[in-house]
Amino acid sequence: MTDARSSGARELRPQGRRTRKRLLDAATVVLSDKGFHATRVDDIVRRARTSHGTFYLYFANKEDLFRALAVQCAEEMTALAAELGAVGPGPEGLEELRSWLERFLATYRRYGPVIRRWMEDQAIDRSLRRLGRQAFADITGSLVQRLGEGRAAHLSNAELAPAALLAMIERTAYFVTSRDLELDDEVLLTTLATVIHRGFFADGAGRGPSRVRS
Amino acid sequence: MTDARSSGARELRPQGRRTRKRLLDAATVVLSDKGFHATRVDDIVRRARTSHGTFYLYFANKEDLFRALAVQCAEEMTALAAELGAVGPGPEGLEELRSWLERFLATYRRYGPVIRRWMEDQAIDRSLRRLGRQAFADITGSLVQRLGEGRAAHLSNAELAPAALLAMIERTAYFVTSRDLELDDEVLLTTLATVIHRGFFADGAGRGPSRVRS
Amino acid sequence: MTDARSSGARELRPQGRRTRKRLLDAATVVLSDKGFHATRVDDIVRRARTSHGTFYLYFANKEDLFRALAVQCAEEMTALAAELGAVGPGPEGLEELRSWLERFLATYRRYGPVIRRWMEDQAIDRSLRRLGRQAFADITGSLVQRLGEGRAAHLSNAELAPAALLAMIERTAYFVTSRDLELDDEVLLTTLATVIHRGFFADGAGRGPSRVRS
Amino acid sequence: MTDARSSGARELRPQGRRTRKRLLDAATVVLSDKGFHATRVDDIVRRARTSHGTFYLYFANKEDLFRALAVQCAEEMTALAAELGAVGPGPEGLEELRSWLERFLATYRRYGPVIRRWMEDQAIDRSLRRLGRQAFADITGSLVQRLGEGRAAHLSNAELAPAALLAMIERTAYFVTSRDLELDDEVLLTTLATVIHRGFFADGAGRGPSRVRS
DNA sequence: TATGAATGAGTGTTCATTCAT
DNA sequence: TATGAATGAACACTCATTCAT
Repeated sequence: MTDARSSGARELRPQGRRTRKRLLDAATVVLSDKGFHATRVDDIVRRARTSHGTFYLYFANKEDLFRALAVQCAEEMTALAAELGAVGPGPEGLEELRSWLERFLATYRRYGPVIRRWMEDQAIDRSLRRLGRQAFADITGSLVQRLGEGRAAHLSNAELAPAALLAMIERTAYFVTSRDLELDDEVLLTTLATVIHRGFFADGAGRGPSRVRS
Repeated sequence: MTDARSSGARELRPQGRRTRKRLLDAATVVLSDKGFHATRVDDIVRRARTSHGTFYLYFANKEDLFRALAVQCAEEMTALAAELGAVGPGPEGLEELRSWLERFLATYRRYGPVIRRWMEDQAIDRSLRRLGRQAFADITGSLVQRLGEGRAAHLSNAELAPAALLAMIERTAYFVTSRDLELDDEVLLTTLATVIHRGFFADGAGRGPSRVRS
Repeated sequence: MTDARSSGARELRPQGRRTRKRLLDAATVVLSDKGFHATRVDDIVRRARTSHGTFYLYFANKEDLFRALAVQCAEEMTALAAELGAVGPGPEGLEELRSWLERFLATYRRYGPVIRRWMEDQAIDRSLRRLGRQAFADITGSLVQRLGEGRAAHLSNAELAPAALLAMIERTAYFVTSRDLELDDEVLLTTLATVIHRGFFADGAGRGPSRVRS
Repeated sequence: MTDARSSGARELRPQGRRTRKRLLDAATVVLSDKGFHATRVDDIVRRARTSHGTFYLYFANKEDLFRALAVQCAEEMTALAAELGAVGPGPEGLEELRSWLERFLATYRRYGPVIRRWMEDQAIDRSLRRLGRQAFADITGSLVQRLGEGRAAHLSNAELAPAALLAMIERTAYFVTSRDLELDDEVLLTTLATVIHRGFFADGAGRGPSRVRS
């Protein structure tokens, strides 16, 4: 047995690692399909073509599997945060923003349910919450810095603006991925980049560059 | 059994109306406290000082009570949507926006869980979803119109921008109400109004008016 | 729902009290039949002709039901302890002992599994253990007192002797009730009373009275 | 698969014998620690630093390992039974009893859980039960014989008295080993020997010799 | 001989909903 | 109109045992 007290505890051999990954992948899919609360362990193991027993060989419980997913997500998010370059008022700034948003969207596509759970649920355990806040802080931190560079003097509160910004990005990503809104990525990215560029970053007179293509 | 097939079906006498309201109010509180998924029928009836049997006298099921709440919320939201006046590029526009956001926040305080459920959950029934989309559409519709008036030519997609905007508003309201972010309403409203005014509405040269006070 | 956090928590109406009693009675029987570890909630509810849901209406969990039984048992045991009168060296002493043992046996017949769990299991929660020790202490306390009166000077350790005595009584009762030994109560009671009378109580010369009848 | 149908079936090479012993020793420890019902195969193999697969190479199942332990225990018990010499009414008799009890206690320390399972559990298989009864009979048989020699005429039932006696010894040993009672072996052995000597063996007038030292 | 991985029947518990009074 | 009691399908999790290497 040697049950999995914590998700990363045991050293695994190749086969074990494969099975664990199968479970994580299956969970990713099922979570995207049905959302966190409607996801059953049974759904996951069926999709991973394995058994309940096996599930608990790799994860202490449902929450633990979720935590493992959250850790992955947090890592990618933190990496992503570091990638946002300077966002100047000109078209290069807009483009920088846009390409960053594109990568954000890709990550969101994979980890949507995890991210949403971070942002939504009140019944979430401490460590998970911390994890989410950290990823959140990493990203807003990057945004704060970039905003600071742009001397966006109209943003008085250093915390709120990036939070609002991230909220907008996250929700919009959600709308697109959940198909509530029917539009392709191009339009989304361009519009979002423009709005953000104008609303949060660009300062001063010249506004022409922010005009959109598509 | 005389069970309540649908929430609004039966004509109620004064006492019945009172009991029904007690249940709705209790639900509002419990939902805010524990969130949708953690809310049990038992929590609601206990807080309403009534019984399970009584609950099902007024609502066909848990979802039905939620629907009743959603109807109330949708009505208020629709009314709210109609209240947004013209948002010009000047300081009056900013102020108009700000005061509207203030009323939105008040509504959000009461109906947060309902609104969030509209925006989040995939396991939600058709009619409820429709209701949410209608309220959503009403508001974005108003925003669209106001944006149109402002000739915000940089917003190419007529649907996306208001959606993103609403998303930002909703999430930010959530942050404030859930105390994830510690800031008072003043700061929130001012910053949000400014960002929106600049990012979505104002067009052209003059930017001075959007500068923030607090 | 109003789930039963603790066994005695809720005020029950007649019907509820009846059902609760049915469950306790059923549990008593099943426990006697299969022993603690082999007893399933399902066994209990089936015998009580009720459902799993109902079980958890009256008891927080399996252990809680067991605790309720233990409380009953402890009460009877404490009462029993108080009933043991003076045990003189003569035949009246022997008879006193015998009739007390008879009552002990009756109680044991009903609560055997509870008592055994007290004496056996290492995986038992604190409060239950305390309860068992208290009942145990009450009885050995009575025995200690009676032993003291008899000036059984050969018993050096005040704690050990009554413990050993109680152990013998308990185990012997177990043998009889579990039919490992085939003998009727008469023989058991007489022999046990005699052995105890001689071994623990009587002091001095005259031994004749302790001779057995059956 | 070459699985072990019965514990003693296969001829083992030195390494195999070593592994098997490691498992038995580990089981002894774990059983003492957690008791029979709480002991998991996993606990045993982990302590024996081996694997589940290996466990089933040497034992057909959990019960089979337990049976192996029981066999060992039964052998020692039978040997022990044969060692009890004549128990006269004088101080030599008392001493004989005492030293025998000392050896019993030592055995109990090692095989407590096995012995307890014999005496307790209703969910026990036939062969195991037989084994236990045999060991039990061996010991009570010795006691019977010694009692007979002492012409303890007050003990009418030939079976009951030794059973009660053994029960007392076993339980008391349990109390000491499980630390429910805090006392050292000296006191235990002396008191127990005295009580037994008086209650079961000695007959006639002279009682002085049974008086205790410690 | 050894092992880590896999299995799945079994069990306790929850909770929306219905029933009887 | 009100209520406490009853229900049972659903679900998470355990663990002895078997399999593949």
